[in-house]
Amino acid sequence: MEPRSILHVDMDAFFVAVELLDAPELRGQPVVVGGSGDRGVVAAASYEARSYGIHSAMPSTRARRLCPHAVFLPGRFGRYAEVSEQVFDIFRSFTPLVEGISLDEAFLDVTGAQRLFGPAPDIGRQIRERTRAELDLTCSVGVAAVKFLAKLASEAAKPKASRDGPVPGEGVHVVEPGTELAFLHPLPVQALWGVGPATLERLRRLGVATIGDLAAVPRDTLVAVVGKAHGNHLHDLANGIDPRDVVPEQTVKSIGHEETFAFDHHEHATLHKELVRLSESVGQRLRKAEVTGRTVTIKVRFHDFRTITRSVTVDPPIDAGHDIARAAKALLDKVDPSPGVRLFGIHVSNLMAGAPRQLSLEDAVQGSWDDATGAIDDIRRRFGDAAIVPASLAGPSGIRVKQRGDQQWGPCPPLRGPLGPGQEPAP
DNA sequence: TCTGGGGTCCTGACCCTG
DNA sequence: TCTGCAGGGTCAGGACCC
Repeated sequence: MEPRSILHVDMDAFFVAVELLDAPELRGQPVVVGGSGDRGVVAAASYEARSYGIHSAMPSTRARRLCPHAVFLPGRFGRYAEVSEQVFDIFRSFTPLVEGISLDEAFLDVTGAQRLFGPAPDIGRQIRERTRAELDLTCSVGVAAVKFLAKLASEAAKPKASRDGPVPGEGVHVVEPGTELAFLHPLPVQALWGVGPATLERLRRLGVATIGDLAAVPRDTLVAVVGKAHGNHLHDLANGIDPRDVVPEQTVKSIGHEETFAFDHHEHATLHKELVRLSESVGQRLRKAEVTGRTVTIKVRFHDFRTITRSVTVDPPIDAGHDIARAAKALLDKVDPSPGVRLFGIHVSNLMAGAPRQLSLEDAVQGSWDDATGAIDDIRRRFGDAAIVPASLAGPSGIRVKQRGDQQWGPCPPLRGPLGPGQEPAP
């Protein structure tokens, strides 16, 4: 079998780079994109900001302390998605085998594209040249025969932050056949996809620090320490084995929304409003994706960060906001919110495409909800999300159905001090 | 020094059924 | 009818990714 040529393309500080397209006067400055409130986190930082130790997923409050003069921007998910489409169009002009990992990252299988565009490293360079020329954006490219090595190679090709400012990267890094283990084994074990804080701690107890150390651990030992699936997977990766294909079309397995509140909620009444709002938006996305789901899960994170999930499986599968809300409400009613709820989420899983909906007796009495939800979706498409909302959300407060990308990186800055138990934010 | 949001996958406990 | 077992579904939680 012909060896494959996989590219991993990763846009450099993508969200920040898009902001700089629209505000070029910020170039060269420390720029941070993310949630700006007390409970927000950093989504992306310019290499200038990274020189101060700021990195993604860091609490915004800490980022502010590290670099008070940085420019903090709230983030515009829709705009990033728009530019991401243009970036992916460039990727797809080289090969249809493009697997998106996120808005700014993708695997490309260019095995068959080399006849047309030249060797894989050349394709990587062409992609870099085109994203720069057509979109004024830079990216880093890793080239290897398997996915995870291509991913690690793109990391090696990236610019680096230093005390003296950004240091340009190699741009394209190639892991030549036969050099895989020499590239891989000196890297720290946490560089592997699948080694997070918990696994790292377990491996550390085994005396494993590098991927080379990991490769020397017997498979059975690894399985005993981190579990069957994870152990086998890590053992393969440490030895350069990764049979996963580039899969252009991934089927969605669950759809959900969750939200961290600027203030903790202590009462069912206010949480129910959030529940209806989140259910509406999840339903809207299910219908847009033309799927229905059977399992409704609520997620509650308390003041002390203790997190619980409660789920229920319903039949027939559902896609309407009021059905999701009904199932979620039954679950929420069994949870005591009095300690203070900082996050609430609703997810629908067990998805099936276009599964037939069976009307319940209640629905039949009220008329077909399919017709109603379809009409609601139409109205929102034409007049905006605030045009039509469930009765429990209607009123002067103007709460609208949550959209994906709203409050992506934490709640907006609080307008006043924290609330005590029994108090709820006024509308 | 406090920890977002949208996902996927895995594991273990428990229950039901044959 | 009871017991033991295997397998599947459900539920809850954890870990990880970007």
